[in-house]
Amino acid sequence: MGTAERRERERQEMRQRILDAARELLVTEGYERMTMRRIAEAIEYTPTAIYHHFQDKDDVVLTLCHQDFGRLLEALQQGPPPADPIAALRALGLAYTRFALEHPAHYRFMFMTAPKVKHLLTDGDPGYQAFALLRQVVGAAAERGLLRPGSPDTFAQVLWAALHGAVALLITFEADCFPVVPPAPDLIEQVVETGLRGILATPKPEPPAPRS
Amino acid sequence: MGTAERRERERQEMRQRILDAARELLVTEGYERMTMRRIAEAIEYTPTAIYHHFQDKDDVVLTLCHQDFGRLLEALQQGPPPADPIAALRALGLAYTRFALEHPAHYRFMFMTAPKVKHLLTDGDPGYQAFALLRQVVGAAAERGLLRPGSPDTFAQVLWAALHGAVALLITFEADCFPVVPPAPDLIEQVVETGLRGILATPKPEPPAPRS
DNA sequence: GGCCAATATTTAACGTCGTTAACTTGCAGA
DNA sequence: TCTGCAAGTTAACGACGTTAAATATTGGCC
Repeated sequence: MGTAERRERERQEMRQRILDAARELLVTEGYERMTMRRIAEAIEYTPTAIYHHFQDKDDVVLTLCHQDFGRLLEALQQGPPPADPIAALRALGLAYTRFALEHPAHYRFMFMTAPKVKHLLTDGDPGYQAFALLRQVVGAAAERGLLRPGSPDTFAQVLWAALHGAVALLITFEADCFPVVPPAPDLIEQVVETGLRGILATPKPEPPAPRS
Repeated sequence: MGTAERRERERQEMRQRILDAARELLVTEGYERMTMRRIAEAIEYTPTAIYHHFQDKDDVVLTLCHQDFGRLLEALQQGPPPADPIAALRALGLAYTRFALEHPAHYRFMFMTAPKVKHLLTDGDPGYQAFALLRQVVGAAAERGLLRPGSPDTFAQVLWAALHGAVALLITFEADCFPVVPPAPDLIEQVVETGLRGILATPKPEPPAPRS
């Protein structure tokens, strides 16, 4: 009776073996050199075997990214409830950029290459959920009158764009290829601070009108 | 006598014919589908002929990008001298993003793919010059005490990161692939304004100490 | 135990790509 | 006229993602 379950389990193990080999190659060599043939060689199978578990190469990479981004998202979501929304935004930005710089190939595939698959759109997508989280924290800050007038959705997108720009440049250009004036962590911090400063209400101590 | 010159001229014409065919393919089909074989077909030559004029595919694309970015840079540099540095920064940002969105494939190759060739580093590179221009205008703003304390070089890089992030996201994701809350031009404008706001001195009307 | 069907895996191949070596052709200079 | 270089072509290599067809493996059923 348990045979069907065992078969399914073995199938999942095979899937995971493929994903692990793919991750290793993706992380160490990048997307282009992560080859179906080399994945197969690593797990001692034939390239075509992979196609019985994944539709194509991008399906492999996308599954991988979802798995690994999912871990980031869990870490973000089970953080402390945002007592201070501004501090929460800062922490969110730093966690996001940190993950991106630690997983450049993942990040590149998810956010820097034209998506053949329309990810990001569905609610289950970790990228979508991460942005939803950002939007939510920005909304909380707005509700407390901490932000200048404007749409929280737009603010969230502006913040995301700034973070993305910084990590994208750092991922794309080697340190010796462009004069990154401050070292990477300082640049990131400056981007976060500048983005927040651009969003915050003017530091006048009297908030205009507490709503509701 | 003039034969050497004629040969050289014909050589340059051939080079330009290759570049034009390559540009057409790059713009309409993207980097991946811009193929040496298809370039050759377009100009009615054999693929190998191209290698007598360019080292490899990336040499073709890089030359193309330098040509076309060069035009942007000329436009930027011969703009009016920056009476108001802040207005100049705004104009610079809008021109940069406009060019990027009008030449997505160029932009992607120059700033979103790992450079096998170490461009950006040399002074002659248009990308480098564009950044130098940005840095210069930021420096002018700083000298007039318009900015909050901090390194102008860092500010320039923060601004660049924000602009880059916005256009990179817009280039990567189709409009229907992610909920871009404001339409693209408004998002760009918000990014520029937010970046400036994050850089400016607090809007108190009395500047602390006019220097010199 | 022995057949059947489904599932897992491999073999072989297709068409594409960037690139290179070796060959042919045409033409300027001595 | 001969020589030599440069432009261009032919043919091929090795790699890639992917597919169709053949083969091995395995569990369910009589």
